[in-house]
Amino acid sequence: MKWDEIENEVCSVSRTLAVVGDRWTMLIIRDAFLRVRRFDDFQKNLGMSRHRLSERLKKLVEYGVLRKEAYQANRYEYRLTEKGLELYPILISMAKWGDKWMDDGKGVPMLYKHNTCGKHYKPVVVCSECGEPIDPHDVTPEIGPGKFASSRAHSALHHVLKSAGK
Amino acid sequence: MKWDEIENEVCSVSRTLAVVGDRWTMLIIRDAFLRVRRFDDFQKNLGMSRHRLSERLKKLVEYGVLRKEAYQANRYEYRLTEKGLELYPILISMAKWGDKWMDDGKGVPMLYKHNTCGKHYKPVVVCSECGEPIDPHDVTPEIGPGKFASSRAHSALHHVLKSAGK
DNA sequence: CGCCATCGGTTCCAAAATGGAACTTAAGCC
DNA sequence: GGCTTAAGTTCCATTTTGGAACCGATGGCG
Repeated sequence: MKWDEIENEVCSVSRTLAVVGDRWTMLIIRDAFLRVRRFDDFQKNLGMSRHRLSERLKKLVEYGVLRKEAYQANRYEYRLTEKGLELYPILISMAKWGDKWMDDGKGVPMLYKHNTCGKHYKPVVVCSECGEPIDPHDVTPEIGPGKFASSRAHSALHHVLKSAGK
Repeated sequence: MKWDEIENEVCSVSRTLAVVGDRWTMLIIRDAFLRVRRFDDFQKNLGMSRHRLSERLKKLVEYGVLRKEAYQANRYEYRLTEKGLELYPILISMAKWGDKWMDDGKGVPMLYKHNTCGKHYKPVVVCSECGEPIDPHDVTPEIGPGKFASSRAHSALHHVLKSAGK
C-alpha cells in the first residue's frame, strides 16, 4: 500500500487516518474545538505554513469535517460539522494519554470541566452493551462483513488472528 | 512551531502526536494490537518501506510504546508495553469514527467482541466523575497548571477561551 | 560440514511533501 | 484615495518518504 491509497483500505482506522492522519490535521481539529475559526488565527496559533494550512482546510472541508462559511464579504470561518464534532473521543483520548505518559512534571496543560456534573473529568471508554470500562485484553476482534468481502485482506488477517490464539 | 518541536508544546494532544502523529505510526500500533510482532510481518501487512518501518519501530521503542525482545538469536519481536496498550482508546475511537463516517456501504470491516459481556460493542466515552456519555458541547476547557506556567501560550489561548463565550 | 533461505535490518538515490518568504486580491476604514 | 487586514497563492529550498538493492547473522538440511 502507498500512503495515498490508505483511504481505500478495508480498515476503519486506515480510513480515519486518511482524513486526520496528516501532519498538522489533528492540531487544526484541536484548535477548532477550542473555537479557533479563521485562517490567520489557525496559522498564528499553529505556526504552520499558510500553504499547508490552506491545503489542509480545503481537504477537511471536502471530507465534511469542517464547513466554510462567510462571516463578511470575502472573509470566512471554518467550523466543525457534526462529522467533525464526532472526532471528539479521539481528541480527548489523545489528551488523556499525553497527560499521563508525556507529562513534563509541570502539571497538566489543560483541565476539562464536564458542565453536566460540574467536575473536572477524564474520558473513560466503556462498552456500549454492558457499560463496563474496556480493557484491550478483554476484546476479541473478528472479521466483519466488509472485510470478509475482501478475500486477500481476509486471508492475511485471518492467519494473524488464528495464530494469535497460541 | 516546527513539526519536530511538537513534543515540547504545552499541550497533551501535541505531545501525543509527537509519538503517534507520524505517517504509518498508528497503523503499526493497530497491527500490534492485532498481534503482529515481527519486522517482516509489519512490513508485508503495511506495505511501507523497510527503511521507514525500521525508523518508526526504533522511535516507538525509544518512547516506550513498544519493547523489542529476542525470540531467537538475532530475531526480534515488538510488543506493546503498558504505555502502548493505553493507546487503545485512541485506536478504537478511530475505528468507530471510520465505521460511521467512512463507510463504503459494504459493512464494517471488523467487529469487536467484549469478552466480559459476550457482545459486539462500540466504545462510548463517558465522564470519569458522573459516568454520563460526553457531548463536546458540555465540556469547558480550562487552563491547567502546566499551561499557566507558560505565559505566552497562556495569553494566546486565554484570549480564545474568553472570546469564545460570545 | 557447506549451502541456502529467512529475518532484520542498512544504504543510497529518486520522488513527494513540507516550509517559508514574497506576492496577490478584495474588502473595509478613515 | 491610500492604508490595513484577511485569506489565500506562487515559487523555490529543504525535509521526508519510497523503493530497490545490498548485507550479515542464524538456522535448517542434505
